[in-house]
Amino acid sequence: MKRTTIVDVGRLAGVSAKTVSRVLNGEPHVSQAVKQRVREAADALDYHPNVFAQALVRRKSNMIGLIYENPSPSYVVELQRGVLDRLTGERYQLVVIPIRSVQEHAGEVVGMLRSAALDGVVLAPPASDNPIILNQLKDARILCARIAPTRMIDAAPSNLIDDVAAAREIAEHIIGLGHREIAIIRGDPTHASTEARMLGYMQAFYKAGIELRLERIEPGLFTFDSGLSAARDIFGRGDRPTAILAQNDDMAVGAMMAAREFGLSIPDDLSVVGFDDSEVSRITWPRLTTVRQPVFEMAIAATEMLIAQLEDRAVTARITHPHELLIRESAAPPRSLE
Amino acid sequence: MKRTTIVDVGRLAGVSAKTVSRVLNGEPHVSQAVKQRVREAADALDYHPNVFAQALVRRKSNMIGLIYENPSPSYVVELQRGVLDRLTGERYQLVVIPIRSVQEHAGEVVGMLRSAALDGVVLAPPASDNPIILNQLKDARILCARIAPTRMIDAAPSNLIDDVAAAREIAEHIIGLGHREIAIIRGDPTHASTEARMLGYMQAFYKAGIELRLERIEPGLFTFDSGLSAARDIFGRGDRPTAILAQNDDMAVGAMMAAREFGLSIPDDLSVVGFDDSEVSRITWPRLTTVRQPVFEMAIAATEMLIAQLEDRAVTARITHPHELLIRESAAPPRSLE
DNA sequence: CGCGAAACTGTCAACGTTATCAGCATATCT
DNA sequence: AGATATGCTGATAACGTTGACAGTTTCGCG
Repeated sequence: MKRTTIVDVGRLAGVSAKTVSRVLNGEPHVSQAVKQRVREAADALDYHPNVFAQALVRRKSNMIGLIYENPSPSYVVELQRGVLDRLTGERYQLVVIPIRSVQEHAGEVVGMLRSAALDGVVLAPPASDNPIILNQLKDARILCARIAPTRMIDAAPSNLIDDVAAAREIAEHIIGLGHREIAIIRGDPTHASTEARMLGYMQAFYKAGIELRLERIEPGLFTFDSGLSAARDIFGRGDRPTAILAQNDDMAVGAMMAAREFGLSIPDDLSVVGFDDSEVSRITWPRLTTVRQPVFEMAIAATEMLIAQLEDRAVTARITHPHELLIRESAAPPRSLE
Repeated sequence: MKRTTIVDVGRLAGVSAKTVSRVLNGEPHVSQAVKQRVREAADALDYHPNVFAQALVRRKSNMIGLIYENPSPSYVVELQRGVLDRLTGERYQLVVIPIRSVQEHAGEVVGMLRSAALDGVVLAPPASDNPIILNQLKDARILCARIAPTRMIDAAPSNLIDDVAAAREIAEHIIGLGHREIAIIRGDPTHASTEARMLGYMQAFYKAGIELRLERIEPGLFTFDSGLSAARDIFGRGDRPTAILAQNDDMAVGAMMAAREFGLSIPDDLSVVGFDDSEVSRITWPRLTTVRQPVFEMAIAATEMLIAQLEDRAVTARITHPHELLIRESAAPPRSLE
């Protein structure tokens, strides 16, 4: 069985292959009558251009990639939803490149991208912050747009939120409620925003004159399970805090689960806050006080930046997206103040 | 700037392009010495084959698609995770095809796939059940493997669970706890498993001699919000049930949220059960009694079936995956029996 | 009416790879 | 020894499309 080619369409319409190509690609210098005939012939033959022949001769694949390392399911879904949303109606395809550990395999990533012949990639954390990947992309001339990088902001188009300010604001909210004994569950140490959020918390503590003790800082990995076990460790020790700042919502929800295991009611015995405003923050009870990070919008904007580069349009180099403190039911004044 | 081609590698190694091709594709009839020289030359030049030229001449793209319609985020994540998991180490790329409404755009789907030049697709519900898509795929000679179809099981390789039995079992569990006043929140009517689960519930009701009243069946869409508003409707009416069977976990969690709005405590005032064992069922409190559907494993198996077809290996035509009733804390005997 | 410019259309050669076939050398069998 | 198979290698022609260029027609304007 032979595929129908552009030559077949041309034969049926009585024109050359080149003319068919011109019509189908919307190039000028084709008469209306010919346009019409070619369109009809293409429809009649149910012609679909061969994207590989196009890619070969145009040296452009029309495929873009999304690189992430699975931190939290809701984050990934939002991310991908944003990219796909911007891509509908465009001629680009999304290829998903799963990376187990960006940290460990940074050197191999660009090789994979080159093999996949992508025109460009949207980099989500932690790849968006990885200097090795950024440099290799530049060398391989693969375009990129970044989501939530914290370093080398001007190395490639970036979509940011002010992680430090957002973290400071939510910490100030907790302090404002009267909490002084506050534990922190950190995110994945390979994500740079972990440090940025840490810094924001510390600024708030410093301003309020609260000492942050080292044993109040618990490591985590941005997953529900890591939040659960971090909180268990916190509660297992004698000196129980009245509030927990978790660096994302999944870990905060894990901490809430641990609180129930220890018979602590939220927010009466313990306040818990998260970060991201991911779906889980809205479906648990009590609903989670958190900071909204507009992941969906950032993904759309990053994809737009990438497309703009691919089509040689002017590119916005940096967008700082607004964050927003969302006060819900998981945080309240500590019992001692009631 | 010119790309390094297979000819360049051949020149450096002192052999023909064809021989380089033979070495790189692991074909026989090449001497060890030549193999060695070619490998070194390819490394030295940092050669990556042009996948489009390969695809053009081989008439194979090495790209497969995943088609879903976004019902529940956790379901989609599991699905995609499964496909990617099976694909690691293979030479296939995953292209994500987002479809707004399979029901409405069934006719356009295959056109999109042909344009994308995919070798095959993994079909998730509701596309896996759509006869238009199935037929057009066959006409276009695009291979496929299906996840959770309910009709035309033998039309293409399928990964199933026994939806009817699973639904019956969870309904029997609720009935066994003593519930008689039971409401149902249905799933998206365009997904065939909605009907299958309905049937399972009804079998259990029939066996127990319980009459199912029409006003106890509430429509839903497999989303948290649809579950929330369905449950609000249920509670808003005078005649309140003691248990709710939701056709997936997201809707069940929505129903739990509505219950709290109405001051109902779970499971004391109301039992709620879901379906799927998605992540949300484990992170809410009380944790959701549900039926585990092994989505991840089904996605892996479907991808395996697709790869087997692509490589002309023997294909398992059908796998029925085990389901499992998971009894957690969201269902208990009704208060009247305590 | 003549002439340059613009509009339209076609020809040919790439793009980078692999399939096909042919050629030669060496090994194996009668 | 001659015939036959087998291992290794290269030349050539596709795969389906578009870029570069050239040729022809039509149009506008003095």
